[in-house]
Amino acid sequence: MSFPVRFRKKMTVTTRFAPSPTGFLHIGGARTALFNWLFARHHGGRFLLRIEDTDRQRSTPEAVAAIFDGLSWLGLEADAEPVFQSARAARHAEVVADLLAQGRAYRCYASAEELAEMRAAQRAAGQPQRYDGRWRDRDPAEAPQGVAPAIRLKAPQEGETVIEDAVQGRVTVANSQLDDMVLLRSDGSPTYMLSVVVDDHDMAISHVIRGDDHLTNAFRQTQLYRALGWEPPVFGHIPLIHGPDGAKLSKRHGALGAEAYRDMGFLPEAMRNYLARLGWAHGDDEMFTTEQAIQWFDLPGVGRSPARFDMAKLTDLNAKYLRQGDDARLAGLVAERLAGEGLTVDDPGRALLEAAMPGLKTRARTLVELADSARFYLLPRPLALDDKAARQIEGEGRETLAALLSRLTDTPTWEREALEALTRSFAEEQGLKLGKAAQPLRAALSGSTVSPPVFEVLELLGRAESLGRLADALEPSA
RNA sequence: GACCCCUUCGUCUAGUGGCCUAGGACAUCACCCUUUCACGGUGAAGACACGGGUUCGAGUCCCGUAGGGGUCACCA
Repeated sequence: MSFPVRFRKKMTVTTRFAPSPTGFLHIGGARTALFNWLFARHHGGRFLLRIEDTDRQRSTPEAVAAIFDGLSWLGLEADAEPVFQSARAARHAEVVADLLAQGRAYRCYASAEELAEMRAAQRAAGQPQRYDGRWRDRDPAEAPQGVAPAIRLKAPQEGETVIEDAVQGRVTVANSQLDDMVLLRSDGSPTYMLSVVVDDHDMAISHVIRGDDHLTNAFRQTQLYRALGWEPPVFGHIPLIHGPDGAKLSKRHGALGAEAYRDMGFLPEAMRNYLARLGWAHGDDEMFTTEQAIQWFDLPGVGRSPARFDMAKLTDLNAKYLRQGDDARLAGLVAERLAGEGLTVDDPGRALLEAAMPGLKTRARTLVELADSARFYLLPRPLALDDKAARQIEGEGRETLAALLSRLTDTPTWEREALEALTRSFAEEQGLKLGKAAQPLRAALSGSTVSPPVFEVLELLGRAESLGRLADALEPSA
């Protein structure tokens, strides 16, 4: 399972995304996955997935499913079946047995209470809290009876550990700052520190790109790699994403699952573009295709400072993607949403949506807004008018509308330019500004004072439906 | 507290010693376009955290200060 260093170095770039399935795929994780995916694609390498489910208590199948869903929505497919870390416990233990045999690890019989006392004493003395190595050189013969030991790494105590981080640069820490970490718990289960190292090695991961909350872990992991005689991967610790207030992302602002963004009406390509620009830049380019991102993405372009998640910018980007989106696809997505709220869209309805899309998509920033603004096209008569719209059809507006209705009824051509010309000349002879005629029309047709251009609406709705809606609006009871 | 990292407009960022009287994007404001709302167009306001160095010259290099973040488990 392990490869000699000289061979591994020649192997292609391999990255991985390794979430622990304790919740949804949050936005920070999504960006980490994106960066790993882009990096692998850029270098013609492989992108793998590993589920770190060694915490049996907190890991759930639902979370695993949510993570897979989120990744596939974002289009970040892995190049191989995901690895489940929990299935590899035997291999992890085997590695530790070797370490033990070589004297690079040792058994520690200290109890949890004992360690807690030790830390309390250190804290009281104002000393840094770390394992004091009490079993490091102790004679195993002194081991207490009937106590299962944890296995700790015999880490170097002098010198320093250096990481040449592809994002952070060279980072150095004195070995005296690090203690002897636990590799195997007293129940024989592997710790995270051990598992990542063994799995990354066995999966031939060449580049570990992850949040910089793991930077300090990288020192310990490097020590483990050395003890094992393995070459560490290249690390790239990317800065975390913060909420709008500069604090760690919390549930209140951005730490929602990918599916929450989907529900809010964001397009996956907009999400990908936005996430890519968070902490990474290619000059002044703001909007780019995934192909361009793959071509341009590399670690030197990643910044070192944390970025804040900005809904407004995401929303704006999404609006731009909506505007250039394919009409048939958008019509489909809108139909899906409308169906979700009980408004079934038949084939003619779908065609109407698609035809109306150019006029609708420029007025929406999310699919939610798009669906909201499209709904009136499909609603059955009589339409309910909102308050502002109803006011357009009172008094003067009502008279104007009635007069206009008879003109419309008589017109031979039902086509937007002709309808506009008709309405313009009508307004002119009545001595009205065009808006005075257009607004009541819009209100009756759409039930609102805001809509795509009225003459476009008139044309798309068709003669019968339009005339019907106008008549409905003039009903005294309405 | 210890260790590590970070610091350019409100936000995301460009910037790798002279091209910077610091550029773009989002947000904000104004105007134009206009049948509503948008789109679009034009313009405005808005930043190199602070203090010392190094250098002919510093946003760019070094040191310090301040602020922010991360990590300090037999969690991952």
